[in-house]
Amino acid sequence: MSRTEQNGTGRRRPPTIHDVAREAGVSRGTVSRVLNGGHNVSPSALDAVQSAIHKTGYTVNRHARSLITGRSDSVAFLLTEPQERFFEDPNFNVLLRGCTTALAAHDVPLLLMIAGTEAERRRNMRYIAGHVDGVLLVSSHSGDPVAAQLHDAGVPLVACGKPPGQGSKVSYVAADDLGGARDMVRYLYESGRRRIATVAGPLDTPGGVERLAGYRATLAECGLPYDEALVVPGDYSRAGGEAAASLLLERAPDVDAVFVASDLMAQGVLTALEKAGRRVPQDIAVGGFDDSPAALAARPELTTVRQPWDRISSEMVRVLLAQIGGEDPAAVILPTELVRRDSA
Amino acid sequence: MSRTEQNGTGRRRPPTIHDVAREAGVSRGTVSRVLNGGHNVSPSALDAVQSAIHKTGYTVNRHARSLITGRSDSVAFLLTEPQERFFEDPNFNVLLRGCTTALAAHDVPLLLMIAGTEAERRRNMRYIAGHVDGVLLVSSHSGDPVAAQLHDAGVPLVACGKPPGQGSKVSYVAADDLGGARDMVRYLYESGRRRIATVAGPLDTPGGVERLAGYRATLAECGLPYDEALVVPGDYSRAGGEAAASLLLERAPDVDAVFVASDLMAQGVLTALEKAGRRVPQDIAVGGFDDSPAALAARPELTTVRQPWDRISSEMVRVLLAQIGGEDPAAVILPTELVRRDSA
DNA sequence: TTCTCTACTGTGAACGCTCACAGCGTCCTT
DNA sequence: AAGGACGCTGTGAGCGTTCACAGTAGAGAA
Repeated sequence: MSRTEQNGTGRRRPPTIHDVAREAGVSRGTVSRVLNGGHNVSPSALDAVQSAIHKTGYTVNRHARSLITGRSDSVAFLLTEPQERFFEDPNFNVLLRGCTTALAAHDVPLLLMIAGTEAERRRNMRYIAGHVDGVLLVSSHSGDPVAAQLHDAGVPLVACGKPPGQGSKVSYVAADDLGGARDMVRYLYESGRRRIATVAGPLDTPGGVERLAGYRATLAECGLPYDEALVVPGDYSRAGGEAAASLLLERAPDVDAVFVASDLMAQGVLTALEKAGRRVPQDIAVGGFDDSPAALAARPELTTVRQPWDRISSEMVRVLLAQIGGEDPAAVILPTELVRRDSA
Repeated sequence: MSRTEQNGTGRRRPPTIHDVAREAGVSRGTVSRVLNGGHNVSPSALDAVQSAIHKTGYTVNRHARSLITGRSDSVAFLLTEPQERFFEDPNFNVLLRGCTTALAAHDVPLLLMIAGTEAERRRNMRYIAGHVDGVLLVSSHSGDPVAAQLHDAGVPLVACGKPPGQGSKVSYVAADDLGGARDMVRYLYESGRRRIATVAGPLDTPGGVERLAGYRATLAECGLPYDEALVVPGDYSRAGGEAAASLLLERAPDVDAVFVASDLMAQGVLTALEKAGRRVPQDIAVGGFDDSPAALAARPELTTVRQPWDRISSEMVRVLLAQIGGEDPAAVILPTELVRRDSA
């Protein structure tokens, strides 16, 4: 049985560009041109090819295309987190979902890669070079060499949040952490609070650093002293927030407000405060950061700073695709928004 | 400048199987055999090839391989949810992460696809056939035709949870919803509760149906009457749980326990109970389902039924890969575990 | 008319791999 | 001693595309 007759029984061979060409009465070349923008194709040929594509149910074989173009038309979403943190963090969902759908609109599939361990990191790096056109990088700790490695390998790359110590070489998209922290601290001040503490994020993450800087700067602007006893570092986890708040109450029982660098930690803070018998917001105001679902789950509901996650993801995709298309790296900083609820 | 000399400046051409063959002093065929299991290769040749691979830093070009084998050595994680539900749901994270790492161990990349809208669904279906070796399907509503379509298209497939109305044709991995519900209801009964209500999951999802069935069966086993007033359907969302609990309190103010079909809904139930001035667990015991992070975030912390998400994901991957390898579809049901905390 | 330019079209040669096949020796069987 | 059988090896073909090139026809300019 000849190949072209192989229908009926058995797995039907998917139609190729040849089949379309034959059906349309043109050559492979013309079909290929139609597939790639339709330039230099006569209207009649274009028509014939398009209906032939429709009739045969043709889909390009991306492997064959990639083999010759060297592109894969796919990008990786690379998560490098030693901790389970990002998976506990609801923000992550929104980011991942946003990136996936934004990419889907461009017909670019997303490969999810997780590099928790060193072995996974190596495996992923090996895969990325040559199999993926670009990388959406979600990483944070400054010890993480992955951004530098990717950049050195010449892989188009955009990070979520400013990668520490990368100068202006690598693209990133971030929320205005500093501005958001400033808004929150100013809001606490304007509500009459004068002993404003903070549970900071990890100081090896840009978000942690920037939000702390915003806190400190705003204190100065408001004429409040900077008291080291009021600054407790956290790790973005619920448990970490609870521990930090206990420590804080011990060190400075007179605090009347606390700006917490993430909603998840703020939940922990709320728990500690409840255990200590402090009323929120009457005794102590609590301000979070992120406006994640955790903010609504908290009791009382959290006053927080909204990160524009949907815009962050769509901007990451936009910048990455532009870069794959040859444009220069870019940094995008998106504004945050103060969301008032019940905790402050 | 000849191609092979193209080093130094510019983007270096990645090494091919030819380079490795030359380096090792063997033919392409031998290198290929080493790459694919090393059968029928002499020890000395194997050695030479392996060190040549190491020396050149060679990685197979999967596009070239896929072009000829017809396989892509990748699988899709397909999420078909009209709602944002699964992304609000922390379980989803665990599942996705588990699948990703389990696949990574087999060197199989995971493509994340989300089919919220009909257009997305079509796009994804078109992509899947021919570009992916199998599909991990996370879908739930019985109206969803995607499982049947994929099955008809001959795409290896394993669903998370029993796909409604598919007979035994499609593989799935699920927690023992019925047994879990039974454990919880029996536990409530044995703690002395006699007016046990339930906030069910959506009844067009297998989980919703099974948990309700478990509730009902256990009531019978315990000699308790089945009272329709005590059964309120929910939608797996926090808000839905809150609404359901309000309705329940109105319809049956004398309930002393409620089995809620998800932790997220249980959070909502807790909120409603708090607003109504009922103490948990003194006045009303609340039992959840999932043991998601929400269970720990809830106040009081939820007594719940743990779904073995890590095992679910690893089993899904195992079954899918087996099926891609030619084995028959399989159904796997994994045991749950009762987790006692403060709410019951 | 003739020439050039442009728009369109078809063709061969890759891309890097796997697969089937054929050609070796070497060892075991008869 | 001849005949497999087997382990190992190299070679050619081809997977479905894109790309560069060459060629054709028609329009406009000289």
